[in-house]
Amino acid sequence: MKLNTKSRYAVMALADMARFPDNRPISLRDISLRQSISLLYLEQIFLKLKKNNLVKSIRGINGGYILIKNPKQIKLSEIFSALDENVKTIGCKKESKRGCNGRSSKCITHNLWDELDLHINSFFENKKLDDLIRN
Amino acid sequence: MKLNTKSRYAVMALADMARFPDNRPISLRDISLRQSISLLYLEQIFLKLKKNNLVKSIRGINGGYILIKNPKQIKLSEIFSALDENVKTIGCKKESKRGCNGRSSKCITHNLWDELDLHINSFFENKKLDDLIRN
DNA sequence: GTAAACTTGACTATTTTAGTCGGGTATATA
DNA sequence: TATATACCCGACTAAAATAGTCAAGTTTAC
Repeated sequence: MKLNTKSRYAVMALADMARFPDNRPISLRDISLRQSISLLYLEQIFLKLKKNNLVKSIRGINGGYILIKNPKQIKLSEIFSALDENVKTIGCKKESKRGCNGRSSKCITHNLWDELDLHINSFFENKKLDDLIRN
Repeated sequence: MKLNTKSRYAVMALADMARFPDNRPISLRDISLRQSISLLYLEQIFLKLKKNNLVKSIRGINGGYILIKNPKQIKLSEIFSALDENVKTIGCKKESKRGCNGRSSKCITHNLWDELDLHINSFFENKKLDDLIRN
């Protein structure tokens, strides 16, 4: 079980931004240098963050990205869903309306994974970006 | 984020066994048929479960596997560790004693992932095999 | 006008996953 | 004692996911 790097880097990059309360644009180049994340990869990540209204962009020289919301209000769950990270740990191999694993009924572990999902999602629902930067 | 099939099938197979309180050996063939899991794959899984003392085996005709402990005592965390499933969601890319990501200090998200680990592990520590079969 | 910085889709090497395969060994029962 | 059933075990592999890179832009401050 693990989260992919896109999600982890997204959190890392946004936390980096959150440390600067003035809302001047922050360039990906700076984030890249500070956090040791590939610039090209960050670009990919920020496109998604932008599409999902977590950041806005300023083009041109001295441009960069700005957090749209206050870090106190940004849930980690929002970040993950922006990156299509399925925080669903996984249900069953072939889950349909009828059942699991090609069967006609729910498998014996079905409820377990549902319960785990709730457990993990509530963690990410309650954790805000701001929580990461006060250490 | 997801658990691999080996772990999921292991839980499924052991839960299947736990439904039969008499301790007669249960063949992988039966589990395979009941749970729609490949027999060859189950063999791989059960070798690990055996090495880690979760089940014992009876060879020969009418043989099979028997749960060593009472399902009320078998934590899901034991099952995962038997399969070397790293329930560690992931720390940092390159984590060393000195820091993360090739840096000399811990990264900004380091504590977050540690905390998440604790959260998930406590879920699996508290969940017993027996909990799955009373629905 | 030009350099810094965002925009976008396509591409790719590597790793992981989810198994299969082949060739065993042990033992209950006929 | 033959044999079928079931466990044992390492090696292999196709397919998918991951973790990026690349190329070719566009926008705007200075």
